[in-house]
Amino acid sequence: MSIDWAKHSLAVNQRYSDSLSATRHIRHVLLAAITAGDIMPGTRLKETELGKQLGFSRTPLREAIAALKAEGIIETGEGGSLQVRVLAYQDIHSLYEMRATLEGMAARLAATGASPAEKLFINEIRITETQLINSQASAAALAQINSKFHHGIYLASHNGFLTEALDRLSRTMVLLGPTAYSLPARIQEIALEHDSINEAIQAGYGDDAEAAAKRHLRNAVKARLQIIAGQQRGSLD
Amino acid sequence: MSIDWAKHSLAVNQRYSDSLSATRHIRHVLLAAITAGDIMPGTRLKETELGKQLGFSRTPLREAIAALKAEGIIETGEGGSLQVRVLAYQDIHSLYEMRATLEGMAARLAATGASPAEKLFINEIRITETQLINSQASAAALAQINSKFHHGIYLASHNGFLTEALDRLSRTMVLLGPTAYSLPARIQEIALEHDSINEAIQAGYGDDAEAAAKRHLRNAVKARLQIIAGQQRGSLD
DNA sequence: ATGTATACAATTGCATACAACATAAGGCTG
DNA sequence: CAGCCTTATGTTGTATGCAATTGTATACAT
Repeated sequence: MSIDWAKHSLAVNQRYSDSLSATRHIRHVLLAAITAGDIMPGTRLKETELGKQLGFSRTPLREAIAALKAEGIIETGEGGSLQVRVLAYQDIHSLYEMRATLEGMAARLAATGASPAEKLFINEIRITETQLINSQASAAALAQINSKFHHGIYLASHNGFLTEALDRLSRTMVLLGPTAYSLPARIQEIALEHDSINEAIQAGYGDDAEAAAKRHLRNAVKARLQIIAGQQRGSLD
Repeated sequence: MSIDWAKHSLAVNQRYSDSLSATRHIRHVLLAAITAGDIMPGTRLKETELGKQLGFSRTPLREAIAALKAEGIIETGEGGSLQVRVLAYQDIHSLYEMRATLEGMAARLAATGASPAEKLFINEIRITETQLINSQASAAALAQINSKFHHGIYLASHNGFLTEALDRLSRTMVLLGPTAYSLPARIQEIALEHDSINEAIQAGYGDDAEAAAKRHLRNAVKARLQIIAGQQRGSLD
């Protein structure tokens, strides 16, 4: 059973209009495949096999893998074999703890330092999200607009390192599996929590924005644990 | 004029007893050279030249560079040429803003969650630091014990992602040049600030530890600006 | 029957070779 | 003499091939 690489490859080429080096192309395709759940954590990756399937030689493939290893998405198991990183249970808490702090920081900075245009932009994303929820949009569509909302706040913080760190955390989070939008009950809660964050940012209340963002993340980890409990199967070990 | 790669190479081999793959070895050597100031930000790196000097082929070299690019230490200039990342003035503030938040978080977690052994360990580092300062140790030695103190707190946070993020920030900070230990007046201040952080951690006061760490970083950025002002020369552009 | 040792297969790590591209210099033309 | 085009050189990107290490299977001994 093989993976539909062409789909991810096409998606990447659409975004970047074919103008990526093989190394960067492969990096994005691998990330897309992992995000889509086509490659699960723990899956062993064989360079020769991947190279043949993707249509590239091992050299750019290895460079892409080197970058993903530096990001903690791929790890070398015992004996140097490659595999998608498997997060431990404790890692979930650590990840959300980090995100709570950084999202809180971003929300505070956005509230106190974002330009009027940026605040309007964030507000519009929030409005679009409400419309999507009311029109019963798909979980994928909701996850995408959610991503836009958060990313808009990152950028409005005017701190490149913060934005990068949060993006990196988001990429790591795909290793946890499906998003919280698979829980219908959570969708309405998310909308409310986004509202409090947005309102605090629009009003320029840094303390409130930080607190709202932290509350949002605390609830998110609760929802995540619920999803994981539902997925619970016997370990293969 | 060439760089003394043998020195850095030896230091790396000492730490890891020769058992590193070429890729990882090169990565550490390059980081050491940048940290030592042997390669300044903006320096163009040529693969063939570096490979010949280090005694490795371009393949592992490129993999090491791919990892450093993913970390933001090396960037590709126009035309695909490689160079050590040059930080903008605004980046300094962003970097310290991030560190203040993350160090504050680490100090809080260390105060509330570190084991007794970890707290003792941190305290001992603090004592050693005092002795070094009193014995007029070199700036390099002080920078090293300072690094140990902070790193001890990172680890005591019991959050791997936080530790990693702070380590990454530290690696990025070497792009800013010499440490604050080149300012004699700052050394005593650092000792006092470390003391307040340490005391709050030992006492288990999370709020105090976070506040002390943030104060420490606010003062650090002030010192950093002073150093940069002292280095101010005519621009080369 | 189980544990161990040895041989073989497969995969990763590294080096070399080639191709494509950007850059800079030099000559030619207006 | 200036500007542009051409060419030559150097650097990055990619492919292939080889060596070394690791995992695995089979056979043998206890």
